[in-house]
Amino acid sequence: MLPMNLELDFRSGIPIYIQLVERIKEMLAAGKLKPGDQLPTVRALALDLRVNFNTVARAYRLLDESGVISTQQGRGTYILEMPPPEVTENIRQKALEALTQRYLTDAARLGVSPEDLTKILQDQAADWQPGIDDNSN
Amino acid sequence: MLPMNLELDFRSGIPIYIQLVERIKEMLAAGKLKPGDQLPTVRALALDLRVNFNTVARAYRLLDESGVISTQQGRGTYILEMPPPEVTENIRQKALEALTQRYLTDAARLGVSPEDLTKILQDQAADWQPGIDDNSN
DNA sequence: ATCAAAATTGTATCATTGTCGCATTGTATT
DNA sequence: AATACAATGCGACAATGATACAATTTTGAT
Repeated sequence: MLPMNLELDFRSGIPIYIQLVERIKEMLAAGKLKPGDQLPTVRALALDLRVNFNTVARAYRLLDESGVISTQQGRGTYILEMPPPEVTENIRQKALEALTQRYLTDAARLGVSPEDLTKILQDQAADWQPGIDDNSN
Repeated sequence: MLPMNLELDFRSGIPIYIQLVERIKEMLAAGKLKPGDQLPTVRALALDLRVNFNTVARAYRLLDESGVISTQQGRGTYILEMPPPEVTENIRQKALEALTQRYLTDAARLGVSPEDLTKILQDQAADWQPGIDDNSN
């Protein structure tokens, strides 16, 4: 089962199940999830995220209804083989927007203004290489 | 749930919700409340104090806005973790770097170069306001 | 290989918790 | 007295949690 490095913001006021839907769509658009992949069970993911499994189930149901995943009682939930083609690019755009949105709000919580943030990004983007995901803290 | 030995003065002319904010801040300063502690539910505390639960909710909302507690619909309200000021700045820097790092790599996975990304950020930062995490899809 | 019991998975229903909009009350200002 | 405004109460609502249930797979005995 996939580890699902997912992070939630319990203070944002955005419902957990909405956050879950967004994150999973992002991961799909980003290729972190591929068609056929099995998602964690509602209970496993809920345990991992310290959330009630009904909340995860709700997110899965929404994703199922939008045709992104397939949830099957007694079996599990899987990424669909045909992530709606016309949707894919749409998802990519939205994912990118969401990514930026999250970046802005997270930074805002750290007390950084959008203006300063663009500078910071420029600096850090200058010496950036595809491989360096250090996270050494 | 904590017993919250709280006493209110209904004749003082000071609004209940203000008194509540003060008492809770005091208890926190006095160590009677610790980070992570769950406060009584708005209804439980309201019942205990013979007050309407909206009044308690109002006090909780103020405390939430000042970053003292975190209220989460459907879950409860909790005292926030508050790292000492010295470490805060250091943590802040590291968090900011990590944030930017994640932004860059995630975007790269979406096929966006650092250069394009800075443009995107600038655009989206232009019309950005603290509250708007729309999620309208 | 078969079949039934147990375990695992998602589903459904209801309780609990905080939020929101508006009504009511009380107090001060004119 | 009339009006305005802040504080509080009321009722409906959305998000999350708890519990029981149904569908499917897995396991184990025969």
